[in-house]
This record gives sequence, structure tokens and C-alpha cells, in this order.
Amino acid sequence: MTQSNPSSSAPIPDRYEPGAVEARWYPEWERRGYFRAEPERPGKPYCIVIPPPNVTGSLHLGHALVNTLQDILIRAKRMDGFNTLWVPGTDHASIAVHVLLERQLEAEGKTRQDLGRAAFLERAWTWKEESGGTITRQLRRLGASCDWSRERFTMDPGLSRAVREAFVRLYDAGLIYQDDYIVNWCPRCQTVLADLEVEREERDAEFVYIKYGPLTLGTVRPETKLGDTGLAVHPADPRYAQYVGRTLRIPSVDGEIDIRVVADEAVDPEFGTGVIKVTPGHDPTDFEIGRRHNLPVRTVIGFDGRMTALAGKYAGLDRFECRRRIVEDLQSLGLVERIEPYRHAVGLCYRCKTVVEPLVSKQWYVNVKPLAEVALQAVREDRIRILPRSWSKTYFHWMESIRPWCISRQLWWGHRIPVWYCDADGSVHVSRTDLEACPKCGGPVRQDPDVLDTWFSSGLWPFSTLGWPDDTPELRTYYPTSVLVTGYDILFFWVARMAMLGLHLMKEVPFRDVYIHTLVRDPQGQKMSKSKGNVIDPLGVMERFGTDAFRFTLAVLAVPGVHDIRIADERVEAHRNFANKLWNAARLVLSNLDGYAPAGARAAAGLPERWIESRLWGTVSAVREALDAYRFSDAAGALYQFVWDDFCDWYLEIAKPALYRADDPAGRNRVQHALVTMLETTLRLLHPVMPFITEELWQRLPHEGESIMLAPYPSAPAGADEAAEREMGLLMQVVTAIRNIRGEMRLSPASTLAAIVKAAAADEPLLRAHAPLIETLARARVTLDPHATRPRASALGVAGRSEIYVELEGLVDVDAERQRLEKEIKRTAEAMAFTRAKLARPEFTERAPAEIVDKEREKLAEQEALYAKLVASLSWMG
RNA sequence: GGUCGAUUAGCUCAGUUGGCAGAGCACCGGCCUCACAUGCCGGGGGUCGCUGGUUCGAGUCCAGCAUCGACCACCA
Repeated sequence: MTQSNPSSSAPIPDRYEPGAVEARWYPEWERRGYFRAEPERPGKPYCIVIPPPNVTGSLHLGHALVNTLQDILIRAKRMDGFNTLWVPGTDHASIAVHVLLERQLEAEGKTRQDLGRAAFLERAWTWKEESGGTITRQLRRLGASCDWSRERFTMDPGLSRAVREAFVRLYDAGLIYQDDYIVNWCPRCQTVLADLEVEREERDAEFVYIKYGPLTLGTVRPETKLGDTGLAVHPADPRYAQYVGRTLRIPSVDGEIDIRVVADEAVDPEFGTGVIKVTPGHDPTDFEIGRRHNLPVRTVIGFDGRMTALAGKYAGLDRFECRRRIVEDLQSLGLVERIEPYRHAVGLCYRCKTVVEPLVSKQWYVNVKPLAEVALQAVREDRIRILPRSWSKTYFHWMESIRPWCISRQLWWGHRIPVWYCDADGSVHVSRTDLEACPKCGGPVRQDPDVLDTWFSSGLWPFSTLGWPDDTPELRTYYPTSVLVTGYDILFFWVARMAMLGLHLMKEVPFRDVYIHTLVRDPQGQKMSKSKGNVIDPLGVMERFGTDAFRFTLAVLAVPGVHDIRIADERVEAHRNFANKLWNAARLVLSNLDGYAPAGARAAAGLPERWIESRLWGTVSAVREALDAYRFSDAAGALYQFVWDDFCDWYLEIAKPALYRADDPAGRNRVQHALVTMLETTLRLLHPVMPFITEELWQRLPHEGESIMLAPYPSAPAGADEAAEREMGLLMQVVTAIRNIRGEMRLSPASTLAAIVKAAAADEPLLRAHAPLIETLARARVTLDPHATRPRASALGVAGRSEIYVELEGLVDVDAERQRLEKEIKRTAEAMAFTRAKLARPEFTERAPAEIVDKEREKLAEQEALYAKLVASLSWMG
């Protein structure tokens, strides 16, 4: 060993105490540079870019899950000799930061406009500097082995350059354009929102039937009446055919108005009265109808959510207040026919939950249709694998019906749109560099005041973080990245955009695999939110149970599927216990290593050693296969079962006698060797999931190398030792049979039982050879007698085709035993009848595969033998 | 309205090509056995939502129904 290690040599406590171990190892790993990547390093590249958490955020369960999974993959690949890179970083989260800072300002009685753009941005940067480190500190706490030397932020100079490059290229390709269109406007955030950023929520409302002269129509938005520039009916609706094309003069809240009736396919004649009012300025459908029929746009609600001057006497009123007033006024004019309760979905801002107002305004768009086709193709052709596969369909569906992506935002915090306007000659210039003067006339220019959608810069993340647009070694080595791990909630927001932009700008997919994990919910299945007060703080969980236990729990919960997972304390507690189990197993091994000479342990392995080794290799294969398929739960499950059931419950108990005996140093050494190699390998196998405890224990065990992080990931040298597994299986059955009797008969665990084993001929030598092992594990004296008859006062156990009699020596209630026997006879008879019936059916014996039929026949033979024995036993009971 | 998914033990959930229903927790009984009571040994408990179909054989495949959920959607 070349470096001193921070693990203490003090006596090992009998409980695993995670806090100190975690605090010790992470800084040490980081200090030694284990996380750092080098493009020139040998090994197949394996790269993951982190889904950048919002810079202002703190670690929540979703982050904990996604980053644990990534860390498991990266650690396993790193140990397995890959040239690994895990790029960490954070997102500037334009609108989210706005909401947050504006709430702060609100508390001070100010608005962002009071502050002004420069001061607001200064504040945002200060906030970023102050709290931006929180999440990365917490990721370290989780054990995330990211290459922190390559940490990126979406508003870094380098990434900002990438954003401009991308914008210019898309603009030059004619894929970015400006359009006057109806958009989703958030009156609180004072910005436009992309369609995706509008959430739907069912709300109760009033459906008001308003008289429009001879016609009546229903609406949930009476206030937009002031913006009506037409009425529409379905072209094939005979009821209203006479009105189509006519302009009606009708009474309204603001006197007589003229309104034209048009026919349009968008109208559903079945709904309401079959007539709709057309308000092109405040409804997307109406906007389209208006365009088709040349109806003017009349904007009566402003960007602030208040009625405009065009609203006449209602000008200045809040839109909802105006709604009430209009309905009152209509009622007093006798223009309301009736009002019905109505439940419908309203659009809300995904950040501040304010009701979105459809408004017409000029915005920048990306024509994503052609990009989507390429991105669609990549998934169809499996160049990008979306896992679990079922998510592909969702991706296809969205991509196929994709609409232009509105990318401008009337916000300040973000990437300013690289477009300059010259007022002198009216020219528009898109530029990679800041412009001071108009390239055409040399006159003054002003930059577009808006910023880009946050997701524009995160859409470049897989290559912008690797140095794009420069041609860097990082880009050449690590792009395309190997896998993207993320939640389905940002499949469209992020994954789809990365696929489109990556394929367009890099001409290559941004990632080979996309592993979509499920979302984490509280124990009641509720989505966690601050307002519900059900947020589980991962740091608190790690504090209470340890990071490794927490990570293991997340891995266990990470089942491939589409429905969300729930996390409860009991789950984490169970894995805290698992960590403790591992700790104590190691403690047993470590405290019995005196005199251990690795070189002298070459002697032929005994059956239990062959068995545990076979089990270990089976586990190694299972874990590797599971990780390759992103089946984290299966990997964790295999590890749990091996460590607890096979290694601790069986092998350690088997090993103890040899360990404690001083008279057979060779045998002891052999067992020590098995213990050390099995445990050391297990720790390496477990390390990606439980990095801290495995490092701590590995350092204390005999090992090669300076850290478990750099040790090779185990691979199975051979297949299973089937003979060993079968033979040990039988011995274990005999032991369990005896223990079973002890339990059923209520015999003291302290007593040594007398067991007579009537072994089936084929098993006799094995049972004879390992009788001492059975004796130890079952706490029984074992007599092997192939011709034994069952003693009168005894209980019967069965292992395979062997019988075990445990003498009860008058300790047991005969009636109780008789009852037990009767019950067992009944059960056996039922099972036997079932098997017989199955075998009696020619369809089965003729058409089922031979080995299945043979298995059934064998089963029946065993059942019949057992039945005969049981019946005989009962007669012996008298 | 469209799409996808779920329904398995008291609870939370596994169950990959159809071949004897599993885990963790909870529960019951017995143990402080010199690694661990965050432990050990044993045990009980399920018509796999309902109805049909395919098959020698269905938790698994197909159809319908019921209940719940998620996502998408311009029905005013």
C-alpha cells in the first residue's frame, strides 16, 4: 500500500456507524482524484452527463434516486476498467429562479421592475453564488463520484457560447423564426410559456348562456365577450345555416354591436347550443378560426391580466373581476338565458400556478418538426434505446404531434436572445458576438430584451459540457454519452430536446441509452410537495440510517416500470440493518484472522467452500446482468440475498467451528482463506451500491490496491458448481428438517436432539461424510442408519428421499403430535391426489414436454413414499 | 376525448420467454447460542380484480367488464 488510509485501526464497534465513515472517505476519494476523467486514458469510454439540478434547489428524493443510479453505473464501470466520466453541473433555471426571487422581492414590497434588469441580475448571480453550492455539497454527501473538475453551469461562458452558436446555426438553417401568434401568457411571471409549460387542472366554473340577438351560446369566459369579433357555427348545421355570412346587430353590455357569423369545422354542433363566440385575441381555437375567416384580433385583456382600454367601461378591471361584472350586467340587461355549473380544465403556469391567459404576441420559435423527424428515426432505429421500452411510445406520440417550440421568454435571468435590431434601417441581425453597431448602416442597435427558454440551453447539455462548439478531446472521446438517466417528467422537456438538438448540431445521437426511472412518492403515494408538508428530506434519511442504507433502498425501489414508487422509513431501516449485518459479518471474519497465512491456504476446498464460492459467482453474474439491463432492484436483491442468507446465515455458521478450533490450523487457514476471499469479492461487488461501508471494510481486510474504487469489479471465472450446490442443498434440507421439528415440537434451542437419519442409498455417503456439519448446525447428535425403523416417540422429517427421526424421549405431548401428523397426512393426500389426477390425463402425458412429465412422476413417487411413512407413523402413535 | 399503465399475503411491492405463487415489513411461537436483539431459529397467511377464451397446463397470452392512476388534448 502506497498511501496511508483514513480507516482507523481501533477496535471495531459492534454496530456500523455510518456518519464518521462517510465523512472520512468522500473527501479522501476526491482528494486522491479518483473521480477525475482523462480522455486519453485507456479503456472503452463510458460517459454520463448529470441531469443538471436547478442551481437554487436543494437535494430532494428525485435527485437522490437519479444520482444514486448514475453513481452505481459509473462506479461499476470505473471498476470494470472503462474510461469513465460523469459530468456534474447545474441549470440556471430561468423561470424557477424568477419565481423564487420575485417572492423574496414581494416580501420586501418590491417588484422586479422596481429593481430594474441590472440589479435583478446582480441579485440572481448573488443568489446563485450563495446557494448554488448547496446541491453539489449534497450530491457529495450522497457519494456521487462525479468529476467535479468538470462541473458546468448552463450560464458558464463556455455554455453561453454554445447557446449562441446553436441559435445562429438554427437561425441560418431557417429553423428559428419570429411569429405573431397566440401564446400562453403568465400574467404573474410576465412572460410567455411554451405549450409544455402549461399545466392543466380541473376546476369548477359557470357555463353562462348568453343571448346574441337571435342566437344563444354558452361560454365559461364571458369577459372575453368584449373581444368578440365573430360568431361561428358548424357549416353543416341546418339550425344556423340562415345566419352564416350575415352580420348581426345585437344588444350587448356596451350597447349595440355588429358581429359576423361564420361557418367553421372547428365548431362542434353537439356541444352547447352549437354556436360559439369567436375571440381571436384570447383563445387559441378562436385565433385559428379568426385567421381562416379574416376576423380581426381584438385584445381586451392585457399582459398584466387586466382589461385594456378596448374594454371600455371595464378597462383596468382584473379579468376575473370583470367576468363577475359582465355577468351581472348581462343579467340586468336580460341577456343571460341561464347559467349551468361546469367542470373543465384550465391552464396554469407550471411554475407559479397562475391561470394562463392566451394572448397574441410576437415571439421567437423553433420549427422543431424537421428536427423531430430525425429524432424520431433515431429511436425507431434503436440508435437511441429508451428503457423501459414502453416509454418509446410516449416519445413517439409527442414527437409525431409536435408543434413549434416557443423559445423566447420575457424574463431577465437567462441567455439573452442573440438578436440585434437596427431602428434606423429596420434590419435584424443574429450574431455570435455582441453587436455595437448596425453592420448594415453603422447606426445604433439594441439587443432583443428577451431571454431563451431554460430548456434551450439544457438541450445542448450532452455536448456543450464537453466543449462544443470546439472540437475537444472530451467531445471526441465521450460523445455520444453512454446513458442518460432521468425521470419521465422531463422526457419531453429535456430528453426530446436533447435528441433533436444533438442530432441536428452534432449529427449524432447524444446518448445511446435513456433509462427512465419512476418518480418517488411518499408512503401514501402522494406526490411530494412543500405545500402538502410531506416532503421527505433525503439528508435527514441519510443522517438517520446512513447513506449506504439509503442508496441501497433506492436501488431496491428502482424497478423498471411506469408507476411511481413509494418510500417509507421501514424500507430504509431494513437496509440499515443490512449494512449492519455486513459490518458484523466482517467483524467476525476480521476478529478471527490471527495466524492467517494466505499462501498456506491452497489445499483443496471443502464442500461448504465450494458451495459458497459457487453461490458467489452466481451472484456476480446475476448482478452484472442486472446492471447491464438497468435492473437495479434485481442487482440489489441478489446482493442482499447472498450476503444475508448464503454468506451470513449458512456459511459463517458453518465456518465458526473451524475458526474456533485450535487443533486444526490447516483447516482453519482454509476457512480463513475462503472467508477473506468471499468477503473481499462481495465488498467489491457491492461497492457501487454501498460505497462507504465497502471501502471501510475492504481497507481493513487483506487486499491489494489503494482503494476499493480502483479495484476490479468481480467477474465470475466459471459457471456454477452444480454438484456442490446440490449436495449442500441436501445437507441444508436435513438441517432445516431437524430445526423444523425443534420448532414445531417446542423443543428448547439449547437442547441437543437425537436424530436418526435414514438416508436414501444415493445420499448416504454424503450425509455420512458431513454428519458433523449437520450436528453443529442443527444442534443434534446424528445417527446414520439405512435400515432404521422409526422409534415410537419421535417426530418425522423429510429431506429429499431421506427420512429423519428425532427422538422425543417422552418430552412431548403425544396427542399434539398425533394431530400434527393427521394434518400432515391430509395435506400430503391432497397434494398426491392432485399430482395423480394430472398424470392420469392423457392430454398431459402425451403433449407436455417429457422432462415436465418426468418431474411430475418423480414428485408423485416422493409424495407416495411420504404418505406411507406418515400413515405408518400415525399407527405407531397408538 | 385519446393514450399508456395498474389490480398478487394485513401493508408496500417483485414475479424476464406460459411449467408447483415470492421478498421486505407486519403478525404468531421459541431463543440475549462467544459477529450482529439493527440479531437467531421456526411458523401461519394469497380462488393472483371479475367473466369468458386459447392451451396438456394461465398470475403470465387474447377479449370483455369493474375500479384506480398517470400522461396527452383548443370541445367553447
